Amino acid sequence: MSNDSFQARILHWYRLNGRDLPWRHTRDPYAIWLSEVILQQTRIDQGRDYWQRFVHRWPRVGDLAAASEDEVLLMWQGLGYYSRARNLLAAARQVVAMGGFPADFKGLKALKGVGDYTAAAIASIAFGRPVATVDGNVYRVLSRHYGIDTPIDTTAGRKTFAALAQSLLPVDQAAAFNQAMMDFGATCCTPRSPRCSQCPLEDTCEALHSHRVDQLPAKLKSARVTTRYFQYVYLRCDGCTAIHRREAGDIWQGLYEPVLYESATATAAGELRGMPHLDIAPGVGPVELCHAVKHQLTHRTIYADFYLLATGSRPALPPGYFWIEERDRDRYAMPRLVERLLEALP
DNA sequence: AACACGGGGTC
DNA sequence: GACCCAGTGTT
Repeated sequence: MSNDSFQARILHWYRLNGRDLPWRHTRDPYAIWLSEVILQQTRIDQGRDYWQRFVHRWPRVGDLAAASEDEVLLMWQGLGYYSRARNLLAAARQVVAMGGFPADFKGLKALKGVGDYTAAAIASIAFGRPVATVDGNVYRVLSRHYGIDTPIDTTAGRKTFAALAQSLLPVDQAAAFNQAMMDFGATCCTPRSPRCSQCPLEDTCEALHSHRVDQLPAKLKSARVTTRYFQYVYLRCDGCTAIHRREAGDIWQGLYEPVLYESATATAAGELRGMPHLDIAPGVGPVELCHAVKHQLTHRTIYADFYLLATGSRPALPPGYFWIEERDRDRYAMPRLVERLLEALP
């Protein structure tokens, strides 16, 4: 049995194995906040370049606050969970209105898109406040090391692990400890195939001793996947095409896409529904099926058919749609699915 | 408490 | 195919 405390061993491990990440070279709360929001439910490898582009394009919070929502969404394109981008802009404007970043947990949590985790991360890393972060890594490390099988997706679980993390936090090394826990969970105490044989906490790990490593952390419910059927019609008329901005209350709010028809059931390839709404004159041109894809999201499967309709004159558009030059398509943030479909365009 | 919200990596 | 990722907001 080691004589060193859990905290001492985690911190020691971190000094030797901590990751060198670009946002760790600054104490600027703006840069740190940006990294934390980008990394919500997002792997570092996926988010790193986005962070670089954001700080380069908008070096200070005031620069971001002056941007438009379309600009921010365009920069966010491809990252997913687009409410983060909209809340990011709203929070930047909150910060400017307040005259700077709040320096404590409570003030930070009042910012749009900043919840318990992100508020604790910024408070500790940028301001040295003694607040423990609890993310997916922390749940995993603590549930295993202390052999706690309370499901993490329950109120009781969240409360238990938050209290435990807080009780372990060395108040004068909050930033290092929080980041150590996350790095340790991400690279040693991994979800599958953890590196237990090289683990500095092996001798005190409850889960290892009771052979429950692969059962922890416990979770109650698995996400259920539902299916949707999309049919996109890409209009082409004299170098222009028609798109619209997706509204609130559904996936991809604020992003743009071509004319969309959705069906509740599967459609046979080439069986385009919804054309009557487009009010196309007979014989204006052949509708060509360009592409059909299955787009898999975490809790959604989308089957999408992509049609090209070239016309000599502009048909009337459904409400909300407008014409743009085809060459200006990349000025509009679009879902990955749509980007993929557009690549199949002749 | 339950659900919605993306996209990509890994085994 | 299942699970997970530096989670948050709404109902």
